[in-house]
Amino acid sequence: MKNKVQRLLTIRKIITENNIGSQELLLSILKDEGFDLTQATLSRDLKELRVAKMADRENGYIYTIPEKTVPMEPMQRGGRGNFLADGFNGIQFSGNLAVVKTQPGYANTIAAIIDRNNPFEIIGTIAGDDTILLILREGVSRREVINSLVLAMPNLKEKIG
Amino acid sequence: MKNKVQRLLTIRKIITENNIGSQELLLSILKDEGFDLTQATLSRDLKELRVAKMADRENGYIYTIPEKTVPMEPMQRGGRGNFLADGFNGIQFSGNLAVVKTQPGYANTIAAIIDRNNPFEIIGTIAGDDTILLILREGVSRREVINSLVLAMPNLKEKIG
DNA sequence: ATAAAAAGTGAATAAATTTGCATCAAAAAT
DNA sequence: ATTTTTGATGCAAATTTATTCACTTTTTAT
Repeated sequence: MKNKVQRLLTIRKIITENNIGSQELLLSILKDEGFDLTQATLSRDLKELRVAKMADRENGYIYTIPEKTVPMEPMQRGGRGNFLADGFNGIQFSGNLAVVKTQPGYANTIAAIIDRNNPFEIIGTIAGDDTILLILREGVSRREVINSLVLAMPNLKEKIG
Repeated sequence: MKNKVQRLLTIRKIITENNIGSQELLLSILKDEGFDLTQATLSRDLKELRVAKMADRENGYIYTIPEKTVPMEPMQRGGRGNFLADGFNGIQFSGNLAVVKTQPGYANTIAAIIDRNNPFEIIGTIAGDDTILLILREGVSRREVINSLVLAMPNLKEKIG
């Protein structure tokens, strides 16, 4: 339990499955799960994940991940996000472009998952049958792009993390 | 004088129409609009409205109202120009590329319109389902590209001009 | 391989937000 | 017509969250 992406995924999971009211509480849960970090880092993580704090129903506050897209299939663990990672065959970079190779027929669905996650690092995708072109935001690093893909499809971590 | 309900409505309006990063900023705007209150009261108001604070796209934080799902503006009657421009959702640039986001299914038609106009600034387009990739001529400015799109679809002017 | 740049982090601190307590005003009750 | 209750609010303290600084590690460029 030591890399950042894994930590971010865990944070998202904890937040969606529990009612977390403060960073301090979240921090202690993370510690229990074996992550070693400080509140400062957690604050940065929440910022990166764009987690929001809002009032709960009747007194108290909770952290939430605002859904800004129309509900589709939930893609949390066991969902399509994981499954789809199986169709993912590789990624290569060139300048501000990345090319994702997929198994035949998977490109569109995987691209849709990426789009739905709307990662800051990727300003657009174009999918064919077994290839996706990612147009990257200027100035983002390859590592950041990969992290954003893993965030969209957790199981990708085993393949490229 | 201004009652609480009116204040809450104003707060919601300000938040949805601006990028408010702190209660202090919001407070000063409210003061400008004639509301007299303290930050403590504002905090309680935001709690009541269930306003959330989350990281902004770039840097910093903004207050949002979670059910901020942007319902697409209903299509207005008019000519075909309107029709096409309505499928246009936005454009972003990265290097010598531009990515146009469209409503699902619109990409090919809009790309065809662009191609038919054969703008000097755009040396080619590739369309998926809801995304168009524009490959730009070396040295052209983003403004020039936008202008060429408006030329192809006059009603776009209202959206991005 | 080495240098340079970027990303990640903790400790301490600053900034921002929430809340306990007291007060005041308006509504409800007696 | 008083008294009681309730809701709204300010003030200041408490709590929570964000950021600055310094440093280390990782990535990228030369």
